[in-house]
Amino acid sequence: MRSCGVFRLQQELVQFLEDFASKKSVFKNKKVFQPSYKPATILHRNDLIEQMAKILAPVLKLEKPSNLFVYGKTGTGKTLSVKDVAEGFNKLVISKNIPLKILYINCKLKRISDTEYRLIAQLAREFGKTIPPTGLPTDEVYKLFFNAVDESERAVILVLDEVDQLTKKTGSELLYNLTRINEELSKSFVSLIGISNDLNFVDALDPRVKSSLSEEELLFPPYNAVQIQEILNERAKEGFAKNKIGQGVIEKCSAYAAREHGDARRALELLRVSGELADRSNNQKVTTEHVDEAEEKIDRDRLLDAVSTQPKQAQAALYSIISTSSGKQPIFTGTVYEFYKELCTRTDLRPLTQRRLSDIISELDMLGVITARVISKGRYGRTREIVVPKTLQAANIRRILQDALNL
DNA sequence: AGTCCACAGGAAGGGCAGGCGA
DNA sequence: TCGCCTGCCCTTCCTGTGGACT
Repeated sequence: MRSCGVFRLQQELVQFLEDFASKKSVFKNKKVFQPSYKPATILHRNDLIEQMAKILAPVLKLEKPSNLFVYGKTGTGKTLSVKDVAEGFNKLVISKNIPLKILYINCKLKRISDTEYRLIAQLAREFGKTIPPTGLPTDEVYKLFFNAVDESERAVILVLDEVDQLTKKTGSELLYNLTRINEELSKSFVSLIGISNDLNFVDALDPRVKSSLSEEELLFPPYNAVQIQEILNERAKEGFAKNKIGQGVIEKCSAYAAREHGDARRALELLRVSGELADRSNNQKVTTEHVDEAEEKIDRDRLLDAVSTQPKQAQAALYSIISTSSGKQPIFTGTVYEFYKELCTRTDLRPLTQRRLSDIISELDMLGVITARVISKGRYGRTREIVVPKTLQAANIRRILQDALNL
């Protein structure tokens, strides 16, 4: 009996896969919509790319260019443009045999470059050194890196993407050390390019680092709706099959993205998910309804994903918050902690201190799951006012957390 | 003007896992 | 195996604070 059931299931699966494979997709080349995809031409960024190339040009004569700081909100083409310039230089490096090495590091990548040690170790590895993931003293790793760079006469351009994430976690010590690197080198030199989403990042820096890192600055302004539309049109031509995009779809995607500070990445994601939804519902064309649906789906998925990948303690904290919040009245740290302690005894979870829970609450706030702001209730103390946003699908999230916490 | 609440949030340090060389 | 190093998560201890109340 059982094997018969399995057989039927398998048959259905094969049928499904066959259908899927033979089904016409609205996409022609989906890769076009990946964030890492580099289009042949980068629209609306010519000036900035040119400026960047000019700033870095001395490197071709083995003169040290100024350090450069690139900033602008997410999806304004910073990384893309820097990579484009780097590619241009790399072509020359090969054809003219220039001893130039351009390193790109994303400081946000977990477990690779989110601490001082890891980042420097990663850099040293780029120069062919083997560094253990942990174990060595940090100054030892610095030494290894410096020696590796200085092995021969050469120029190095170090691109630190999302550099603001780095100082958030490790302080500005690392950046300070990097800006001083040339004092340790005799044969080579290193120029830094910092990329940041945080517009106030430089101002918050240690003045010594600030003056050094931002010898030159480039601001990437947000795209406007028309520009995003052109970018989407360009990608859609490559990514979608002919006549698969309905009236107003591109316009709607651009409008949504422009509303959120001109984020082209988000616009592209929206377009891609709209296409996927059209495929899934067997539609021949992407419609504006798919865009609306996609917008909702993206938000939902992001949040649910963030919640389900949280550590147990953070999940317990969130569960406590959702459970104590009655909807209308805001709740406070103390109330949440009481519930949380009780929850811990129910679930055999080791209760953390209120101090720690307080940090977890502010982490959840930063994640965007809840809003928590510090308020004063006068005579009744100072605390955090925690609000579960109406848009949060509290019931859904509660269910996920119940599963995760075995409730 | 002073008090006092209920925390926020900084600093220091403990304990752990993971890795190294000797 | 041992001593030493790291990052990470956490506790303990502490000082700071906005504004209602007196």
